[in-house]
Amino acid sequence: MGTDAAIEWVTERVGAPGADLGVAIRPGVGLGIAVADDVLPVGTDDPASVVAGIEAAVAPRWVWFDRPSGPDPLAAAGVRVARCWDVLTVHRLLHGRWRTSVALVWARLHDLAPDGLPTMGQLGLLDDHGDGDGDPEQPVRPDGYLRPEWVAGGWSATPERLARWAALALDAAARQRRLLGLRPLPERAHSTARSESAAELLCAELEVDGLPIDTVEAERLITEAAGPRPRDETHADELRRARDDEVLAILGPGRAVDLRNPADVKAMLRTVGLDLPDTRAWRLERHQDDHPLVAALLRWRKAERISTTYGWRWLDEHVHAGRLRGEWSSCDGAAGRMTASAGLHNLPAELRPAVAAEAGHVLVRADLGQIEPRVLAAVSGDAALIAATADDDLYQPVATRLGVTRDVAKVAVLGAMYGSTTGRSAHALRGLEQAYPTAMGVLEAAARAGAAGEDVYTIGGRRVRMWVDDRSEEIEADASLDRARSVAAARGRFARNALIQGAAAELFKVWAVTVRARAEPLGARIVLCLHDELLLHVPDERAADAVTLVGDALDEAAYRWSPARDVRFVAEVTTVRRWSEAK
DNA sequence: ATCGTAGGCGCC
DNA sequence: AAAGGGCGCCTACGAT
Repeated sequence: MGTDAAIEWVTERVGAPGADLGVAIRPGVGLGIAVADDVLPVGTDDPASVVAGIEAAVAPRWVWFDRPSGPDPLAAAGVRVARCWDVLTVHRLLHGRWRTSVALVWARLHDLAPDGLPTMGQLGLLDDHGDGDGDPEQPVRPDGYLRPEWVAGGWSATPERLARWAALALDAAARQRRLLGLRPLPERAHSTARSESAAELLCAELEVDGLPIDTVEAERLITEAAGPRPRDETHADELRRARDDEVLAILGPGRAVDLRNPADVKAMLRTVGLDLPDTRAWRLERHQDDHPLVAALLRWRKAERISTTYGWRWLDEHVHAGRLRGEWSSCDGAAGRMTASAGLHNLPAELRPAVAAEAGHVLVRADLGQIEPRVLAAVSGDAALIAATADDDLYQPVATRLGVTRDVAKVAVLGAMYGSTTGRSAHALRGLEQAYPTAMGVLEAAARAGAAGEDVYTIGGRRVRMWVDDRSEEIEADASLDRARSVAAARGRFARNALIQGAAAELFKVWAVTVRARAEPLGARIVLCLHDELLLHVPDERAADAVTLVGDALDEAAYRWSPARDVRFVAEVTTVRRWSEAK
């Protein structure tokens, strides 16, 4: 079966763009395609080109179980499909938590007990071979579970298996659609499933493309912060000791303190008259003037952070040919924010000048302004807070309404969303409850549910699980009422925040995937997603177009996502050569 | 030896 | 201003 024949086969069966098309891909083997009750195995060395052809012809919604680990074959081949349905991603939306598997998802969709999941057995010899298991060429066992040998990789052994696997993904997606229509999920959960799936496409591309890095500048900055590149292990030890000695010298000779051991550091601080509950930086900062040791320790920590986490090893491991690459996930296991490894989400400010556009390109940086309070206005529908979003600076009208300064208003609003209970914001919180009862009521209700151990749902329908694990049950059963209260309070804060953080993540992803789609014709690529910030790598001559596009995409995303029509979202968009130039 | 946890800190 | 929610990643340490 050649590429053209496969395209024709699909075109005959797929009518409208966006219609479901099951697919399973294995480079070197081929791909399997599934439409309703029909499957097509395609043996080919180059499955990506078949996908590209079908995409151009009918633009289906590609349905698959998950994204393979490692470089995504489509993204690596430069095939940018528009739509997909990622079964594992939708599962995470429906059930919360991150850890899952194709076998588990299948079992749950078929009402099979998760703890009855069959295992491969050692070397696959013990299980999965008896006659009771049925035909080994069929992916589903007579008892309804997926065949472990298939789950472990057998699904991609032949084009025929790929085709059967694609049919299963199609079936799983149909079952998920039914679940998405059930209470307590909102109607918009269907569209959340689609945007969250599209975010997986973006993640695959972010992994393959990487973030452009000026390696020379990166080396200069690392040298500045952590010293020269060590020649060998011995040299590295010397440099380490030299760093330590700058702090230890202040203590005087003969004092052996392990600066990497917090208990040791605590004891060291006690000898100079500082008895602190812990040695965290924000606590130490208050005592900078009490003893020169404190300032030296803080300086040491900063240098140590760069050299251990973002130093030479980090550079060698994650930056290749001018690109920083890490693994991307479209959602975490909590409220659903994107995650990234390799320092992509926590690169220290000092190193950000190294993030630079390549020759002939610029970076377009777009930052959502005050996203969380605006999202709170949207999800609660609080008319007064919605009115405040009309202002470029939302905190200003809030401050006026409460009769407090802008700073106090900001702390109070953030405190309400994070569950802060003490300090100056506590008083202003009363004012917020008076002025914005609907918004505060929504947060309060979430906190109560969370404290009681009940799951909550984001506006987009993501289930946020409250962790009621063995340990917290143990603590609750414990006689210590204080501990039980503090666990409940922590759950309350988590739920309160997850409602906002999760909703903001949903809006952000709708924005990001909209930009992804619209930016393609410009030759522009998203190279970084950072919770409320997008970084695009854009050919020089399309910079102005990209700036316009990003703003328009936010309006489009807000329209599609926002449950309240009048909430205003704003983005600051700048064109720069280096990431650090913005702001 | 290998694993999970805690303290710590980078970013949002 | 206070020290809250999330993540990844480092080290040391205690359990297995």
